[in-house]
Amino acid sequence: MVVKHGEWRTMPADPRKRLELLWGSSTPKRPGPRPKLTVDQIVATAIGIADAEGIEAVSMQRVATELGYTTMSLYRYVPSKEQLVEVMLDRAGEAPPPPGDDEQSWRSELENWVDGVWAMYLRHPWVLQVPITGAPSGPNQLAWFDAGLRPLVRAGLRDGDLMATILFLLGAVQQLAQLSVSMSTARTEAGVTMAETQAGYNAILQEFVSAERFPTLAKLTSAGVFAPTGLPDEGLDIDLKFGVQRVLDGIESYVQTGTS
Amino acid sequence: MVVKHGEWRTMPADPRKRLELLWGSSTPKRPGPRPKLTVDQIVATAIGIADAEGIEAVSMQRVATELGYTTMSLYRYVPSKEQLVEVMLDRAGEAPPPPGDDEQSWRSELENWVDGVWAMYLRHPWVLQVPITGAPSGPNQLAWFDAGLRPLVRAGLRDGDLMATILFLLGAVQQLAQLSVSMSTARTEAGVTMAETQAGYNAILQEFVSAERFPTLAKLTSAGVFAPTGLPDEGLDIDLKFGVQRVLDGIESYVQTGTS
DNA sequence: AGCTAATTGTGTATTGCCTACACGATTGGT
DNA sequence: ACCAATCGTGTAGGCAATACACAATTAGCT
Repeated sequence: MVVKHGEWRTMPADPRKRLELLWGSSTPKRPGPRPKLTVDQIVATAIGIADAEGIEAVSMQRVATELGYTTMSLYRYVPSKEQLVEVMLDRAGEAPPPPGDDEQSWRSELENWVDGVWAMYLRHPWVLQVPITGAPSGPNQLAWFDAGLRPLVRAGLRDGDLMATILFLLGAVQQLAQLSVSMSTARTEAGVTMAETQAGYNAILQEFVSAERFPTLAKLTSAGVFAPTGLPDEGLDIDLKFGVQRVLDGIESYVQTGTS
Repeated sequence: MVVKHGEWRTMPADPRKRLELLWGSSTPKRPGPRPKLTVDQIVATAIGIADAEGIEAVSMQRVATELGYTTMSLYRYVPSKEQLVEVMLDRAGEAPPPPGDDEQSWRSELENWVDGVWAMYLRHPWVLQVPITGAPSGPNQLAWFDAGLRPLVRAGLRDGDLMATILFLLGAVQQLAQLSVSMSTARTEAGVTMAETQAGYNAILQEFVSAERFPTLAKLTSAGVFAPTGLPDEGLDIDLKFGVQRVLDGIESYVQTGTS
């Protein structure tokens, strides 16, 4: 249906099939040899490779070889690499921790949720490198969503504001995690220490950030905000926590006053 | 220096070269034929393709053909595709609107900044699909940074909190824009209207979201939060505005009370 | 003016990737 | 026992990034 430059493109995947793949469907008995592989095996192997060597190391050949089969055999289970990745994304999200008791405040429950999401992205950094294809529809994705919505409901947010808030929070976490991971891997690949990286970045800023062109940034640079801190980690999680606290404060006052 | 599975990988790019490419450096007179192309031409062409057909349509061949040159000729100007994309990212960020007068409040200045970032991402959706490689170091990226920091300084935030806040906000904007764009393009590719997409998503949720597994989500679904609204646009920008307001409120109270 | 050496655009070739297609082997249902 | 669907595989096509060598070009020095 979709034509690009006169050439045929693969049809957009049948949404029904996509969901079957994501949620796993019971296949009725059919003739033919029994499958020796499973989608789960393939996905697990692919995730293993991605965890260890990054998403760019995941190719159909590589996954198949790792499993001891031919490249094409995978296509009996997965219609395309794109859809394999889609399933990988959901599976990598594991399951969020169980709801837990209602004893803790909604604030700390949400803080834990954020920490959980953050930790998950650090466990599977490649997840952040995969371009988003649409609204989340896998079971684990939805589970995380659900887990995040719960404390917000307890906080007293209205139905219409729930999605906005959770998407906003999730977005901030994802982007900060992505930045953190990318800086970390860039550092590792260059074989440089944290202090050196920061020093290098600081030097860049010193060189190019003139006070006329970037007044505020220049002030910060000379104030030493980007100077090497000596901390072992880059501490973007601290930045995240700060932002989350502001949001939580904002929600609290919003619920109390009811003002937009 | 970096070996993967016994094979050589390309050396991490010399940071000096990367910056020269990003900031543009004056080349001293050298022997040899005069270059007929410029980096700017190449980048502009590549951005044009990306704007029109998405980042996946940008290949060295494609860019070269568009310019009327051979594929390999581009490598005289750009060391690798990766670095070409890096420059594209910065150039696509254009320049943020000038600081403007100090008459408006820091809140509305920051709101405008958010709107500006949002609009930029909708103009160049492919920017969000490119995996981040490190901390921003291009001139336009830094300019946006600077523009966002200014109102925060006026708000009274401490130096150490400035970066955290702007990164947090930027992250949320980026991720929401990415989601918005991806839903929009997915819809276009499928040739479906907005209402149909939403109806489809609603149906998915109806089918798979059981109250036992996703209690909160199920409640929202049956409350009709995901039901087709009939709005022409998906309205994620409204969700964004809500989140931004909460953050601004949070910042305000933080500055006033000084509590963490 | 002539020589040298660097630089440009190009052609060729390598490697790796995704995936369409056809073929023989396998197996459930009738 | 047969039929037809399904499995794993081999082959092959198309595209992408990029290393390398070669001829043409040109600035600066003699």
